[in-house]
Amino acid sequence: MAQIQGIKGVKDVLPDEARVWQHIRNKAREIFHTFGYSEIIIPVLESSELFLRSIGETTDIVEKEMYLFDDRDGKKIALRPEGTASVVRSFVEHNLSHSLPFSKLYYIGPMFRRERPQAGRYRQFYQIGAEVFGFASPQIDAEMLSMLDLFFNSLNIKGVELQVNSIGCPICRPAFREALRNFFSDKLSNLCDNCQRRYELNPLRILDCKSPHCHAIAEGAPKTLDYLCDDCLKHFNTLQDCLKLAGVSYNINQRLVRGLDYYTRTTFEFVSGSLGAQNAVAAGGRYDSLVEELGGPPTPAIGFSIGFERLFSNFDSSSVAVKLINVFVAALGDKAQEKAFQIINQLHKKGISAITDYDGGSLKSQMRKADKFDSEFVLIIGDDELSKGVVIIRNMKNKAQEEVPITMIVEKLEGIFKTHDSP
RNA sequence: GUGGGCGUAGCUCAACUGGUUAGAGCUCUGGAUUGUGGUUCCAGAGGUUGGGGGUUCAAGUCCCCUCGCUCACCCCA
Repeated sequence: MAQIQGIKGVKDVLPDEARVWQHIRNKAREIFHTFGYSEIIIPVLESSELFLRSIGETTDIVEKEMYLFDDRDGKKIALRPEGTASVVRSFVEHNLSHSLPFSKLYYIGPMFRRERPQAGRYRQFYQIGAEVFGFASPQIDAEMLSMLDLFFNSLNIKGVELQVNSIGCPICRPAFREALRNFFSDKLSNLCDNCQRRYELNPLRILDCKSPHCHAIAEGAPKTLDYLCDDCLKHFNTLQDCLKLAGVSYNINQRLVRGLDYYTRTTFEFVSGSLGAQNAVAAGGRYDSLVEELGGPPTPAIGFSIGFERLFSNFDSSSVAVKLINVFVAALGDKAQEKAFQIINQLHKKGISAITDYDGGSLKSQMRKADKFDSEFVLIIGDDELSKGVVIIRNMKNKAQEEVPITMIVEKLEGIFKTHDSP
């Protein structure tokens, strides 16, 4: 009972699964690079103030979900709950706007929020995110959505639907907010407790309440798109035109209001039907004033993040090939094991994956282990072979085996794998 | 933070209304030619039934506490 366990909401990703994670990450990198994105590696630790100022002081994330602690010198530190704030901070801190006309950045890494775990939600979870700084045009919005669409298609992810909306800008949103307040003012007592609170704090959020009751009441509520100012409306219409040009299918969801304070205009989510309550695989939006709010020059920006675990659970892992071990060396006896040690050492230097069983054991058991590791070839070295100066090389797929002089074996394998690898 | 469901072997599960030494499949280890794998056959290992307390002649089964997992709410990826 003195067993030490992992922390609640924090998962180990075991090798079989990690291999699939790697595959997905590689695919993301590959596709993002074709769109001109560069990776940015941002810290897991940030000063907690960064998140207060970006995400918003009254959001749940900063109010009750952040992992906070005092550093030894008393500074307030947080484990990052999301990536955008860090990327913006880095963009501003290093004056990236001066070195490039615009920036396309992506990141991959763990985020931390102390919520109660449930399906698709963890306290340490991974996000693949991207941000673009410097473009105000809705074309970049569409390009970004098209990139996500391509990414999901390339992973053969099925059943995700793109929902888009516009929540306006600081010019037109106040009017919409007021319209909502007016609409709900005489229905307040019929709303759930949460929505009554939202009425004061952020009436937009009443729109995406999950209570069927509130949902029904909100049916006749003012629509965000009816309240957009001319510029925001034009932005949204052009976005749709571009999505059509790019062949990206989407639905408008006027109830899609994002929770983070910094969003403006375009918001979007890729939702999956097979994820349970936490159904957003990816989400994001435009945030045209955040860079300036964090001390940078006025810079339009847009970004998204993908919930890695949610993406993973929509992914068919069986399509990822298992990586084989090239060579397993089965050695019988001390002298043979010494030889085995030397051989795999030489193979490693040639880039050929090779392992041996340092515990020895019967040939049968070593063969079984070779099989467990999906080894392509097995080298067998015993007393007979040592006295003849040869090793047996066995092809595990077709069972063909032959004797090769021990001095030639590395060269021989090198030849085999060289021709293997070339197309 | 709130509420529901569930904890039996490494994994997936069984054990009628409480009733003897808690079972099975898969996995694992060994054997079936003294040095040849994945199939098959045989054998073996593996559990203080999450932990603690209580009721009872008797608890995996009932009650309480606790820990953990899980789903949902809040919120969000």
